[in-house]
Amino acid sequence: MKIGELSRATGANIETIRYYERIGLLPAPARTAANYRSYGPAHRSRLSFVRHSRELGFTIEEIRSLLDLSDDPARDCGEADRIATAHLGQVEAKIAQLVLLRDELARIVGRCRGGIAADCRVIEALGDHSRCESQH
Amino acid sequence: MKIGELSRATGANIETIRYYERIGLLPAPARTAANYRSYGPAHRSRLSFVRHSRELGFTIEEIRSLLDLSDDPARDCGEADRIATAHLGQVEAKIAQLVLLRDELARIVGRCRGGIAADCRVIEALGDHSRCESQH
DNA sequence: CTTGACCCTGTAGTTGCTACAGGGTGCATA
DNA sequence: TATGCACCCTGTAGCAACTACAGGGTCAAG
Ligand SMILES: [Zn+2]
Ligand SMILES: [Zn+2]
Ligand SMILES: [Zn+2]
Ligand SMILES: [Zn+2]
Repeated sequence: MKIGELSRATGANIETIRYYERIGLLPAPARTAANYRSYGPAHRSRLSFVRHSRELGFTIEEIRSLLDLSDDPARDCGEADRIATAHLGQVEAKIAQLVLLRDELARIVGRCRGGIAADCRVIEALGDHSRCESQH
Repeated sequence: MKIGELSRATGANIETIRYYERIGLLPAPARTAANYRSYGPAHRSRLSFVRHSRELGFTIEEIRSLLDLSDDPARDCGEADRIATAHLGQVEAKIAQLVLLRDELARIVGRCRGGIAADCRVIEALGDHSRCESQH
């Protein structure tokens, strides 16, 4: 299959597929006589793995480690679990931080009563963290 | 005050301060005889505004609009309110998305029972979105 | 008189793509 | 046969918001 078909099959953008090849995340495929990339089912499933992992927020380097692991099926899967658990922890930390942020923003936004910029509580609050009720 | 003092006073990195000047977010300050940047209280409060807004997740372009507004105190503050409200909406959307992600990751991580990579449910789940219970 | 802490400019790197520019290929239609 | 169009190629530059040098200048203390 050509790159356009692979793109439609996996939802990955064509430029992104070439990018993954360039950084060594996907192996360089065979070429046709016209120098077009020619992919098989193994490329397709590897790319699906990459895209799905990206959608779940894993970084390219984490995905590289996960792929190394699945390329060597005899290895212990502890590292995969460790990477996924660490990532889950990061997502939870990010959520906690965004919740603080949201609450602070909601307080700030709620203070505007309209009028001129000189009297605006939103602008005032943005200039002075000591009015905040949380850390961020 | 010199750039190092301003940096300590606001928590902004020195390189970041020069970067803000370069992109026109902070005005170019006066220079000493030795060509050192020399800042006053107005610079300091403007930079505090910028850093605080960045900590609250506003983009540079949003901050530019907010600064324009506070530079012109007679203007109506409706736009500041609009920017902050829109940003609050984005934070809420991001939280909702991360919560879905977290739940999916927790499901995936919980499936690993140890063993070899070939049998790992984590690696399997990463390769196949149809095993997911939510969109992302 | 030299050491160390500062400051300067300009450029390149980071992450994960995305968007061209400027070309080649392959097939259907007028 | 021409020609239009969709598709493919390489290589480079751009995005956000910084951060990290390299290679220099300035200044006060010991
Ligand atoms: Zn207001
Ligand atoms: Zn604050
Ligand atoms: Zn496992
Ligand atoms: Zn999924």
